[in-house]
Amino acid sequence: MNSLANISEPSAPASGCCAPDVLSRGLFALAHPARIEILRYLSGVDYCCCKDVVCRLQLAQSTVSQHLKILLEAGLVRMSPQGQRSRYAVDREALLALSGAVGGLLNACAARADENGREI
Amino acid sequence: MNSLANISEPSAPASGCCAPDVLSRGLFALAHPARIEILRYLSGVDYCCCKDVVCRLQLAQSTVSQHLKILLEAGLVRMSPQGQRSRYAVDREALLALSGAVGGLLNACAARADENGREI
DNA sequence: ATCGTTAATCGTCGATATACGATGAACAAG
DNA sequence: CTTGTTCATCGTATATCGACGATTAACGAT
Repeated sequence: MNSLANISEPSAPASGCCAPDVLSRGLFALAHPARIEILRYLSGVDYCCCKDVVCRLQLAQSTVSQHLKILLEAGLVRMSPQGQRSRYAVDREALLALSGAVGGLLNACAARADENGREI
Repeated sequence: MNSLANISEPSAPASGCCAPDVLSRGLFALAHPARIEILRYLSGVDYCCCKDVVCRLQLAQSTVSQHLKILLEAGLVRMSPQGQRSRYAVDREALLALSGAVGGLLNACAARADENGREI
């Protein structure tokens, strides 16, 4: 279906590691309490600036900026400079896409595909 | 609903970091291509031993054992010693629970809760 | 008892994550 | 122009991850 549907390559687990695909990237971005909290906060407002998040979480501004960058690079959050501030907002479509991809993967694994070859 | 439904604490972002809750742990376990591959493989068989996974992925036995341990500690996989082997199998209920938790979180964030206070 | 297989663990090493303070750039306001 | 605010980035320190080889334990088979 979409690009998020069939990830995590079937072969090519080369030397060091497997390729960090889009799904893994999204999951990694989600796999930190602070970033989950940021996402939940962002989802409750139309947009906000970095400072708002800093006031919300008890983290240094640079740390929050880093977390926002990770969410940004994972495509879960959008940003547009707004004067000296930055407008951060969740990308609701991306969240839905990730939700679908993760749900598809987990439900397929839980549903016991008849043989392993089944792509989700 | 279940214990996985409402995680990621609303407050208490203490000093160093936020508490690594169950959801974050599950997401982290999922956020690696090799572990995704292991999950998908496990889901296609009733059970298997570590060696089977080693043959499937191109990773050292110790590395696979580590990944299995992470999946185990995240509760996504079950294990029971079977002679000199180990029977590994996906915990399909846990996968469904995690799927529900992640889906709930992401869909709630995508759906724009009226105010931030809304728990998913 | 010995050997081979399997798997868990230990120790190590490089890469990365996560946190922070400090710095610098961009901009608004005076 | 100067000042204050906001934010991204840099540099750094610490912790953890992810990979591996080596070792050890448990077990089956001979």
